[in-house]
Amino acid sequence: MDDRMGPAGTEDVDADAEATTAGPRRPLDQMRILRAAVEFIDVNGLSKLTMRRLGAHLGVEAMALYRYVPGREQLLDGVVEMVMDELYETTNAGGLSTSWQEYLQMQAHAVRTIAVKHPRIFPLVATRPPSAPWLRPPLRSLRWVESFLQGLHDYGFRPKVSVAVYRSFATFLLGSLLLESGTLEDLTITEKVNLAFIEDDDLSSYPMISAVTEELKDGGFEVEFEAALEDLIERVTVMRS
Amino acid sequence: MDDRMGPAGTEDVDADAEATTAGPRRPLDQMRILRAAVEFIDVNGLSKLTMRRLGAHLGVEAMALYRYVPGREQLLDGVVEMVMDELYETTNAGGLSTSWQEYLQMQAHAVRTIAVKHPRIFPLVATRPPSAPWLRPPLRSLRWVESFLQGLHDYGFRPKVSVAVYRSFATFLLGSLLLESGTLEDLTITEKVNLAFIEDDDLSSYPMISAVTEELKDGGFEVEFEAALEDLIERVTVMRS
DNA sequence: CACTGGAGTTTACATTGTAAATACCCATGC
DNA sequence: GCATGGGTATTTACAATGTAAACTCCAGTG
Repeated sequence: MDDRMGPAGTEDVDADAEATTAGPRRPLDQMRILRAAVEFIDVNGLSKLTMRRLGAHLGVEAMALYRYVPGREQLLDGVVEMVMDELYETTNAGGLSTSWQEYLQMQAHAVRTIAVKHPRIFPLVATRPPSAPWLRPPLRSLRWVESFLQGLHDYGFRPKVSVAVYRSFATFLLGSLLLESGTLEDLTITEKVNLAFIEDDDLSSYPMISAVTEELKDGGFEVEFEAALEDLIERVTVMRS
Repeated sequence: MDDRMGPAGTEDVDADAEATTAGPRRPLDQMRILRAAVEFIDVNGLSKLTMRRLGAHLGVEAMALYRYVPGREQLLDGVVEMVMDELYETTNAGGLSTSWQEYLQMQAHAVRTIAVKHPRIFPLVATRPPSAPWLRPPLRSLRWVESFLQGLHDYGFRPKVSVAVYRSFATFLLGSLLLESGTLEDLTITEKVNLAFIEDDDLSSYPMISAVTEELKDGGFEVEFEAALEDLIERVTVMRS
């Protein structure tokens, strides 16, 4: 991926059609590997992803992957980048906005879509060490940041304000979506119960919590997200002054 | 940690004085192990923490740890809990507040203090699967949540509002602090450079970014944190209505 | 045909988490 | 004194992992 590629490579047509039961043995390539990794984590969770298993998933021995990927850590970086590129596509597909408010809304929803679609991957997106110190998670793509800043510029934001907005925006998305994806993941699996060590959730000794258990349980993430987003936009309005 | 303990146990005096070069061989216990783990991660990073190395750090073989801790995963849960207990102490030490605004400020700053003190651990705090679905990171302690809700109650918040505030508060802290701690970690080490794969940060093709590199670099986390906090409080004011 | 270079495999090894068996030690029975 | 026993730490062992190095296989070129 040194040579950045749009949707053009050795395989434009026939996208996403490799099954676990190997097809006619198309030769490996980086994209195939990354896509397989994304899919694998989505299904089995990050902790189950090993080079050997990913290899098997692609009908190949583990070591074959190393010709296309420097190592596991970098593979994970690639996964993050891959997922965020999904975002980039979503975003640009969404038609033009008529106001900066709409623009921010669209961007926020696009990121949330990703987070909801890949709850097992999103924590990775959020915690991987940033490749540049000012590339704040979850917005890790230079291309994305560039286009975002451009967008703000087009709506008349001055550079300094744009940066501030970018920061608030990133913080907001990170907080909301990391929480939501964490919960989503939970619902899916429940891999290994950690109770009984350190934490015996005996609510009886926590009266305030018991009193509102119902409200606490209820996800309501979407509502909360929208509310916080509205609020952020409000805040940006002030920044613009 | 089933029997929760304040500062009282086999060792009240002489706190934190175990060096790598074993002392007179005090017998192991869970607290010692957890504290050692926290310290170890602070210094060497999570990825370097192995049972063997932690053992060595305590002057003991790896397997000795298993008498006090079920396994590595649970050890990490314990680390999180340990760090968050630090928060609990900080918070209660801080004297009483005279308004709910002050109260929220104090809590927020307490959490931030932790995040800044343990940047390598905070991502763990943020991403570990929650032991209860409504225990939102980074506020993972039942005790803490209970006391927080109690606090709000004392300032006249109605239950439903308290829950909403708790959520917004958690989201805000998670976003801000995860970003900040991520950056802090970066400055400390730089363990393994991931450049040259997927990401050759050649700014020349990103004009908007280049134009504001300076502003982007500059941390300014504290300022941003305070601003966002003010804003949250503003928002809570509205919620209270 | 021999040959060369790339794609995938085999083999190998150090490191990890952890189970099971063992050795150690100190306090109590006589 | 010595046996004994219960808890604490060590030893040994093993399967799983990431990855280096050598190897096999084969298509395409001279």
